[in-house]
Amino acid sequence: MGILERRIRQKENMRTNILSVALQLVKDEGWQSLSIRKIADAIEYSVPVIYDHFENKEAILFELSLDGFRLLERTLEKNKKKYPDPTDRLRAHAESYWSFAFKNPEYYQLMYGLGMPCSGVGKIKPEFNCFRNFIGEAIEGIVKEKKSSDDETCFKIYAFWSVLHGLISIVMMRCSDIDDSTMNKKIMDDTVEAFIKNL
Amino acid sequence: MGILERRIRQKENMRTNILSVALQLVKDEGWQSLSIRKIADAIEYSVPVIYDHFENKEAILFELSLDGFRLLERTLEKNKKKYPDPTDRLRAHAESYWSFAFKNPEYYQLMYGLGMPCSGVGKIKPEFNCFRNFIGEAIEGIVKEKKSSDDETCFKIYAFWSVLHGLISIVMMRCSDIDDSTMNKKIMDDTVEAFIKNL
DNA sequence: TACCTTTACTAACACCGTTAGGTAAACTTG
DNA sequence: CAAGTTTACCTAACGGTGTTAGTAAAGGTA
Repeated sequence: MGILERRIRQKENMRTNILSVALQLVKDEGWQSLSIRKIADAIEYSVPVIYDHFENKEAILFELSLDGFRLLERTLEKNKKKYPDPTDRLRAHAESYWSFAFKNPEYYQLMYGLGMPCSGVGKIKPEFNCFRNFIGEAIEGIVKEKKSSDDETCFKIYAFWSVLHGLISIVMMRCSDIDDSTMNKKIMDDTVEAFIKNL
Repeated sequence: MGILERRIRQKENMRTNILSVALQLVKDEGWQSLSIRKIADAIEYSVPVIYDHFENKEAILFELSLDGFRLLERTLEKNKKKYPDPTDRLRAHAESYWSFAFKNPEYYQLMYGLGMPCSGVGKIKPEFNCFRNFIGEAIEGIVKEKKSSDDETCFKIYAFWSVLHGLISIVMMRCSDIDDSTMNKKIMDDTVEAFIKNL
């Protein structure tokens, strides 16, 4: 009785097809111009078919942002295995975060609400805290012999995350408005080093 | 011959009326739901009238974002006069930046492209660099006896700006996704102090 | 008064997200 | 195999968006 399974598989295929087509459209034309009708066109089905697989456009964006978080998590996981020294690990996490953002700007923008509404605000807690947890683990590893208070560690984690996210956001959204060509990855590397030195 | 002047005055009034009505609509309902038709409704004129005063919707958003930058600049200017000590001044700038963001979230979101496309990218250099220049002046005042290189000073400026912008962005966009109630102004205050100590 | 410029309007175009309703094919059951 | 049911898919519409062409009226000028 493989009939039901084939149907489920077909339904699954349609779903992933919609998502991959949507992502491609976004990569080509940006979030602004993504529309249900364009997705329908690209998958060569009529518009209402999409609503058989997703509740609405927001649900598609939400699913794509989850993909983004998962993709980021995979690289951070690799760092965790590759770098036993917490300082090296923290450097690697920062590097991965930065390069994830600029290799996948569509994902980063969707995940952090740059240039478009965040999707799934409030429903996405574990994924959203993923990066914070990875750098938190590394920072705790670095400062553990310094007997810092939990509060101190906590704000160091947020400070680290924030400086990365802030740099990325400014460069990504307003790069052409900054009259300073040194606003690039070197700024981040230097900032990360200064941060580590003062942990 | 006050006729021409009255007309210019009336045209000016209409323009500012459109802008203030648009800002009010945004404060009430958010950027997402702002539309030309709602503006037309609120000023009690038909839609095309708006296009006599602004090229398109983007131009209205651009003008509003300029208002935002000007409002921020005024508070920073006050700090410059009030605090002769550069360290106090830097603290005050950070405080002003944070409180500007959360007292005027609509402006901040528009200025930095949070949750909606930035308007006027590339046309807004001087205004956009305003905050960087204010904190740059203060930081240079603090580190001047330490004979830091220009590069070092420059990346400290961006690091300071980034950590503020990053914190604000995360709290503003994803506050409900952070499972940590300590993510608040105290984090910023502590981070600012740590930053100043290590300048 | 005749003319011209400005002001404002209605109505349309081409999109958008979303959904109601219908048809024809595919499958299930007797 | 025939009848009934479920599924897949479509067309067409609703109400919304930004934008603009064309037009009528009002105001000022000669």
